[in-house]
Amino acid sequence: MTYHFNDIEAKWQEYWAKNQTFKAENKSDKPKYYVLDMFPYPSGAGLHVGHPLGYIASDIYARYKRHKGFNVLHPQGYDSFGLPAEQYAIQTGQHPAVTTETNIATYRKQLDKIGFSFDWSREVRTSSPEYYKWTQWIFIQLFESYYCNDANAARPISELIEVFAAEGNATINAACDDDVEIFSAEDWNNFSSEKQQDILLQYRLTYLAETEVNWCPALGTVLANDEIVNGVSERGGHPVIRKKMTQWSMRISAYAERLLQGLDTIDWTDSLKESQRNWIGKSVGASVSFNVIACEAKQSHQIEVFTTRPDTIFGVSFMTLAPEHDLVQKITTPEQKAEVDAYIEATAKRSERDRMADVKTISGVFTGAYAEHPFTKEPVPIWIGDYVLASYGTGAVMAVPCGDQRDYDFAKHFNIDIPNIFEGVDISEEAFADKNNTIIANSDFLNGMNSKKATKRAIYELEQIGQGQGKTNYRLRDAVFSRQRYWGEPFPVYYVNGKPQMIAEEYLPITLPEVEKYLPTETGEPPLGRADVWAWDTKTNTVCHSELVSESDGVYPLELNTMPGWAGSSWYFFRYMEEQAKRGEAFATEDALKYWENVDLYIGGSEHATGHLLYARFWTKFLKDRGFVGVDEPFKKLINQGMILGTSAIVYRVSGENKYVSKGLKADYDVDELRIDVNLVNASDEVDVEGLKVWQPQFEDAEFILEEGKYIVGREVEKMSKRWFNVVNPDSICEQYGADSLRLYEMFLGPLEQAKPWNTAGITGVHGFLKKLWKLFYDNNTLKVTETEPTKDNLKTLHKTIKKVEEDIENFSFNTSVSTFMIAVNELTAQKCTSKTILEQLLVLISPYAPHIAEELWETLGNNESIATAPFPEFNEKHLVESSKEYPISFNGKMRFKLELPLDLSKEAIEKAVLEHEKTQEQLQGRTPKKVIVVPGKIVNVVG
RNA sequence: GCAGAAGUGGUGGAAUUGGUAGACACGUUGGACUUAAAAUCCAAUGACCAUUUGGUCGUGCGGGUUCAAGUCCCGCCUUCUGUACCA
Repeated sequence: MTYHFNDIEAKWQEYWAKNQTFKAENKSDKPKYYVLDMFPYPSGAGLHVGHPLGYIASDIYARYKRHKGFNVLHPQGYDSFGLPAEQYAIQTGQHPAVTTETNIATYRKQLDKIGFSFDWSREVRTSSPEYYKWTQWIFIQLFESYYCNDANAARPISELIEVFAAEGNATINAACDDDVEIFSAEDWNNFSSEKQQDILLQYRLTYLAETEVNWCPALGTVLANDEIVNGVSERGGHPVIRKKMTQWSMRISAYAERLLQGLDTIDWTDSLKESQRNWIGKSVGASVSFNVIACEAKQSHQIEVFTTRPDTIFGVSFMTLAPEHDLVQKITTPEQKAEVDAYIEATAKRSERDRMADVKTISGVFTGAYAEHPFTKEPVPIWIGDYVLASYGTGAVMAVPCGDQRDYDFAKHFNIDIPNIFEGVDISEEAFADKNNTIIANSDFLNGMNSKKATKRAIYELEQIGQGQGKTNYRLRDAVFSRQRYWGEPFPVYYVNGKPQMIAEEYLPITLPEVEKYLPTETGEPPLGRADVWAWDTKTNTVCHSELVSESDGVYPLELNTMPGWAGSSWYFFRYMEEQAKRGEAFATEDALKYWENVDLYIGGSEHATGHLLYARFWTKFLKDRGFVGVDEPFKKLINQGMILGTSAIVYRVSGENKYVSKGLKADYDVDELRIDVNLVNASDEVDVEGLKVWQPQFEDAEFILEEGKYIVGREVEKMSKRWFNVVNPDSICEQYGADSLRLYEMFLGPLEQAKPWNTAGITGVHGFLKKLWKLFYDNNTLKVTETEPTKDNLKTLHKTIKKVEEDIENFSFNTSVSTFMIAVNELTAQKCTSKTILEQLLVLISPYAPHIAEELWETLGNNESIATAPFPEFNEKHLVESSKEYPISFNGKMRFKLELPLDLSKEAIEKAVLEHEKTQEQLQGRTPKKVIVVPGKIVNVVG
């Protein structure tokens, strides 16, 4: 029997599918363990060898946990709404559902070939109506909730309405918009229904609001920041402007503090937690209001600012507003109006990213207005400048040039005063921002204090005069939840008099309507504006023809936006907990949620640090608040896998000629570098020239200048991508070497978290290992395993391996266990081990990594049940006990020779044995050692 | 600028608490088997010198602690990743 991996792998993949070997049970006596991979988007390009890296790691862990006696949930599914399918639909007219279906089929086929132990009975797809019904349901729950700061949790909006009706909103401590007006119970009860709805919208956890977005008029859509380059759209180069649009938003900012605190309770990498902390961006300081000095007939205004340095308030010499600030129009003097308007127009043309990237250019305009310093009552000039961002804090700053470099630069540029309020500090060259070594001066009641004390006192004094208070600010902004796209979840929302209404739960899901084109309408509405059947009939509670919209008939327009990509991925991990049969009842039943709790191990890329991973935590906390789930955090432990990079192959074309020179000869020519398909190059960097000639027409008639009869390519490590022709496909690897080889090799490449280049050449090493493993069992065609008693050496090798592999898996150090297996097989081969006891246990150790070969040989040994749940071998220390040790003997720290000594020897006896040894005398050459360090069981070091 | 991670042979990488640096592979070289190739097996393989036994240098760079440093401390350099006028 030879190792026919293709047959073996196909056989076991079929067996697992047929016997549902990896189906998780929702009722079990075993402890539970939930292993999850980050949700894949099924792209048309399919998988390359980089994608399965994390899946292999999580699969090894899941299989290991089954051997350890756990009931393991290891599901997989598809984040199947998304842009690429829609872009493709726009170009070809094909329905995104069709291309998505095809892509999923390809994806599944590729995944199946690698032998993952997924429980496919629990698959989910975000784009299927039975799934997005519950995404819509969660959206409604968010709409029906507000965030109570006293309870520090989300509460039903009905509770808020009760309070409004009984005592107004003055006593309410809730997360809400900044501009909520104060009203009494009487006011509330007299408000019109529309007015009440508007007010509630200012408290709801998902709300409609005017938001600044990047609008591209030519494309008729909102663009994300990364779709804009140098102020124009990435596609087509059309101008982009900043525009206010009414959009659904998620009040994630209400959860800022809990999202921050929760990080301390979860086992994630420091870098990831740090990313989230930065993103949340907590800063503690004060809010201060400055009165604008009323000039002429103008009414009085106040400017609210946030500052982390209230201790420097006497250093204020001007104020700066963001150009978009509401007050700008109101306070600008007639003389300055033209200049201010021109400046605002110029900044509106630049995207926020552009403004942020360009830090060096200082620009701004004086508004002509002045504010009054709260303590000195001195006039403070008010400027506008684009270094102040409208989206952070209040969009206005009190500028303290002596203590902040940006304010300093601005003041220098426009010749504004820079008063010094720090004792003994020179500010002639730059601002002094060191908070910890500051003594405040020239500051009235703050003189002589350090920063901490002065901050406290300043806040106290501001409170006394009613012009400020201590405040904590977060950088985290509410998340825009509307997309002007077709291929996403429709909102379960219709509009009566422009006010959003939720569709009742029993009529969900609201399914995506058909459209004849996937583009925005001529009037700039999102693609759903093209749907003929897209209105809500409140009498029949059905979606009906859009032409029927009529208030008197109770037929209303439906929302035209769809939800963003992160909607479906923010709760999918809960859906997997529920078995297919019960998924109609709820997003997951209470029993299922109670049993599985949350994800024990989550593996995926770090690119989701501030997107998916933050939103999923937000929704989980919300669902917990409202009693729908029992856990506060979705992912207990998270590991980021590193990227697998491609090794591009480069050929050298002689400039201006159709002639290519081999790498070793390129120095003699003036050459251009061109990348060619890596699949045309062998392990020794030699090109298959004939293959190259048919690959692309430009090579067909080309002349190749060889070295020693070969064309050698150059190599470059870069991202695996179609445009570099360096993509390696897992299917071809499986065909050539088998899935077990692929799995082992991906792990063998290096530490999981680290980025590393792929080089197919090295796979022969692990493939050879599998063949050697096979040969431990088979001698040509005869099974050579016997019932013989294991030898001492056999047991030593086995138990050493058990110990190491178990430690490695627990530490996610999968690369080192592959080496350990190689060592074990090499040793057992050398020992001519045929003992069934030993080899059987070895198979269980290897089976998480190379499950197909393990199953096959396990069956060969007479087992009728799958190896998947065979107990993991028990490590026994006694097999590793040694009686002697080969001591390294060093002289002044350098190892010179080795000496075998019994382990029970005393320190003195070891020292004596070493010093008596002839080689020691040789080393010392007559000198007397000053000192001899003996570490029993480890090392001897002779000093002198 | 800030934050995080990492720098070890020709290559991927080991060295878990300071204790034999380079495990395990790839590649390369030589050999066995073969008409030949593939496959397989054996040997060598950090650099330099001597080539017999050995010696010197070596974990990004410069210092330090220690009997002993890839590992700990101080100061730099480089690369990657994230983030960026956050008041």
